[in-house]
Amino acid sequence: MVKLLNMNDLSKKQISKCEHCSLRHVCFPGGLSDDELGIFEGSISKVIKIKKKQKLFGRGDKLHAVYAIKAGSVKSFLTNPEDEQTQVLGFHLPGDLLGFDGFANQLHSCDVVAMEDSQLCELPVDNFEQLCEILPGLRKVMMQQVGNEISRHHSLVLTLGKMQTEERLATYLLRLSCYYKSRGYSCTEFNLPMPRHDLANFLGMAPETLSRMFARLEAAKVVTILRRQVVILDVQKLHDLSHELCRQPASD
Amino acid sequence: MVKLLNMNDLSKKQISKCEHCSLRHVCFPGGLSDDELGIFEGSISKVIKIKKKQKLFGRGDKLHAVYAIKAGSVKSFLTNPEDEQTQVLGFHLPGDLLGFDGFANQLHSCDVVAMEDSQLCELPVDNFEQLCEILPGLRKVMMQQVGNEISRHHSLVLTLGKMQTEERLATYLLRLSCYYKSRGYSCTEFNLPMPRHDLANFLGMAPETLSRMFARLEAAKVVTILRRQVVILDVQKLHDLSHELCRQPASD
DNA sequence: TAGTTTTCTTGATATCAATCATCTAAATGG
DNA sequence: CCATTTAGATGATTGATATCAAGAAAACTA
Repeated sequence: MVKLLNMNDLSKKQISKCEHCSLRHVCFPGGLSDDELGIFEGSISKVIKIKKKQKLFGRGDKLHAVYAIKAGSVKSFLTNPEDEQTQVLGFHLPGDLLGFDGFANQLHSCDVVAMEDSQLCELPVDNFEQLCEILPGLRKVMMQQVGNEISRHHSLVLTLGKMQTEERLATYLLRLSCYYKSRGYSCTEFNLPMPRHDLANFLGMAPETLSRMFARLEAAKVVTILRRQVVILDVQKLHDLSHELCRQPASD
Repeated sequence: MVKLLNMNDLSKKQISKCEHCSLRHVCFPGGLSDDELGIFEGSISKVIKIKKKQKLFGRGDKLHAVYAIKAGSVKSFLTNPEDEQTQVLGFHLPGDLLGFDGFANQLHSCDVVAMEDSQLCELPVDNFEQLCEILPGLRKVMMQQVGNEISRHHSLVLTLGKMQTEERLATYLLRLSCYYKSRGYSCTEFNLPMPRHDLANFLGMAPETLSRMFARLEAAKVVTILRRQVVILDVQKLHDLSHELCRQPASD
């Protein structure tokens, strides 16, 4: 069973240079030239570590940095103070960028907490704005970030607005599969980074319903699932169940 | 009954200077200094007009410009070629910016068509990128655009993922109300810019259900609705029905 | 290790919204 | 102007998913 890179897998000595980071091609540096990267690196203030369940930032906090996930996993969510209800907005894995939600008015609009012990690269916004002025590549990355954010948005609207529960789950499993493939891991065997409760919340269904949908996918021999361990048995069937637009079936 | 600004309300002669545009504070120019605005204006290639039901751009089209809506209204949507099903992604009104969906890979990822005869300011992307290099204010606007896009995203996830149909409608009516208020129109009497079919699609429900929810809101004396004409009778009640986070009740 | 808590699964029932069907009113086109 | 089409409303029924309830397995904890 393939496991996600986590803190314990990293060597003890701090690796902060982007050029040695395995995620450099999916993170900010991916869009930068070598010269630009040199300047960029100097502005990452530090690699920070947060423990499981620890908060990275909360709704209303002043925006002071953007983050790139180096190892581990975090979730973002909204909480309604009135009724304690929460809505999970997304799960974020190594290579993902965080903190742009604060760009509208300099205040974060959601909470972010670690789902496991994690490491993040912190880039103070002041540095960031200066860097955008001098690094054309970084501006390009930001533009792409805008575009990707909108595409994800579209995808999610489709998922929540049109799809039935089974389709939503199938779609999400394929999305995770694609993520792992893009990071060099197996796209047919992987672990869910989140508990059922959070995944059900994110997918807009009751945990009981999620459980039933997993059972249904198993009965149809599409996947096997044991706790958080997922094995995709039939990618094509999974793709048929998910009617998402514009996503090619994953292959190992 | 207050009506939205539409093509016929505009004087016949072309008004292309941003400084004379009533939307300058909500559009790109809002974040620019006077000097910057001068440079910016020179790069808007033209004001284009599109007829009702005419397409502005389609999924897969090469990104060649971003747009600001000057008058009228448009909708964006995804269409599944397999089953002809569509998902409305959003409705866009004067002051809104369009076209950022193509920033990820230089191809538009959705279709945009006019819901009525409309006018848009077109800003070619080549110019745009150059402008971002020399205008700090434009970069700031872009950052805010990123932030706003994410906030809207969060709001929609909440709407589609957690809310019941009545809540969704109440939430959308409040959002429209806020929009009209921000543009200087009445926030208690306005027209829906879209037919029931499209609104139901956007809100993730059947048109029949939308109809019933309108009827329910009328029965509760929260609004009156005749065709597309909406009058909000009780903002507080509407706000109570909508459990959306962080949106204060509109007041006239 | 045993006890406790948490997470997950499964079954029975209730509820909300989709669908199907019909009808009315408004817009459109000759 | 009337004929036709389109948009919207309303009722009856079905179906999908939430909720309620209980139990099993795993993960903590003392």
